[in-house]
Amino acid sequence: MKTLSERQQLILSFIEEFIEEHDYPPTVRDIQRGCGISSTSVVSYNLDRLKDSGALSRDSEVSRGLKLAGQKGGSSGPVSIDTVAVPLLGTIAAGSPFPMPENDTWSDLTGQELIDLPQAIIGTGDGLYALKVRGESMIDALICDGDLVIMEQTSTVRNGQMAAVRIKSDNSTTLKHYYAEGPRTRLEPANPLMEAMTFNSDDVEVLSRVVGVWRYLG
Amino acid sequence: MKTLSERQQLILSFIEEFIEEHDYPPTVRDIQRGCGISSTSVVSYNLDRLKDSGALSRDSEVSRGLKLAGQKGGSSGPVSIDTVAVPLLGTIAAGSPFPMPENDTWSDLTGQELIDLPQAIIGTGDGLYALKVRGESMIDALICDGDLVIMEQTSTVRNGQMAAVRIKSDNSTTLKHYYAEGPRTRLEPANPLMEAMTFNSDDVEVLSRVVGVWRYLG
DNA sequence: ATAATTTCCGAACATTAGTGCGGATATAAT
DNA sequence: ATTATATCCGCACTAATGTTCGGAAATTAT
Repeated sequence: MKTLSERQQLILSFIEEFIEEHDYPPTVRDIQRGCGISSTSVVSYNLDRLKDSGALSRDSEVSRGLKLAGQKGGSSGPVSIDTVAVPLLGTIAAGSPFPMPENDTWSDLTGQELIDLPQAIIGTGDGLYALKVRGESMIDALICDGDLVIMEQTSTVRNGQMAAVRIKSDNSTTLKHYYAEGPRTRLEPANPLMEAMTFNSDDVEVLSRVVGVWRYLG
Repeated sequence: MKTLSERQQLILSFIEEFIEEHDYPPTVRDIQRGCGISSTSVVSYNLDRLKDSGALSRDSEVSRGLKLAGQKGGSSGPVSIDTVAVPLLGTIAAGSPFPMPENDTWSDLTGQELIDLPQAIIGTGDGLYALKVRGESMIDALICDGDLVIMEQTSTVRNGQMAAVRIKSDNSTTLKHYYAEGPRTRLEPANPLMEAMTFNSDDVEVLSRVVGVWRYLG
């Protein structure tokens, strides 16, 4: 592909900024003024070149009939993609009961705080919710104060996946890697330096699967 | 506020669909045809009413000078918001030299793998890049194999922030919370169970700031 | 019913805006 | 140098597009 001339790059970036500001594309003459070009025909000429190079598409004889190639919401550099919103249900702290989405909770999500996550890494977002971690009680799971844990409500996880599990006899809840091994179930901390523990499978209840952890240190 | 007439609602939804399809707003005559209205003046009239009601804004004497009020996002269900793309520069493993963005690297990001992150939690994304963690060498920083570390290239961090720091005398690089204390600099692991260490400030070089950590266990 | 207000109509009008064309300049290839 | 190619320039032309205006029709208020 041919490289874009300096003027063409200037035009391109001007179009981006213009759309950013007005929400509709510029006219040929807008571009002319904005880029200090002497003639509208030069703008038209370069728009055609940009079209040839695939940088934008152009509807003939249509005012402002421009569409940036990488468009779908906004500018170029920082790409804009779809994300899904996940409700932030609450916080987990040591000892506190593990928050779970309830039937009514799901239908009553209006006004809930929502966390946006990229669809590409999260999927559809069905059944997902988020919890904010309070305190250092989950260091063993390599999760610290302030982390955001993304969970999927499910009672079945595959071996090796991390899940929120409740030990019935203890009435405690932790995040561990889950390994069902027949009558016994092994729970393994994410930290490989820590030791695993095994329980009677009856004694272990899977509450949710851990889909991801987001730690923001901005 | 007055309720919108049937025709005004029709016009409004037509504008939405038109933008969805073309990425630029319709002309008065586009609306006229699309909504089966006999005169352009009627369209103009109702656009003014819609403007009065705040449903849209209108730039006078500008073709396609329309902007929907609720615009900046689009559809309903899964909310769509802006995200920024961050280049995935490489991996970090124990002992391996710490990957850093180089001058040429930044300009040559075409074709680089990009990670999308929500703008709301990341900011503009300027100077950000991502590294994939290999191995368990960063357990002390509560970071494990497979984690994605989001970094900002900077040589100055505030006390308490987490950074990639190089110990010159060791020629080693680690992720630690950074505390400059005059001639000495204290480096504190994220894991509060681990002990901090102090060095001569001359011996410590800040390479990048850790902005976030993303762990995906899908 | 009557008046007031809103909405609609059709047609003309005035800008706005995309396109075409001859020729001038620059840039690259031979 | 000389030819080819790509850009640029200014201007004119035409199509696209927003606006205006008198009056009709519909709706609402009194």
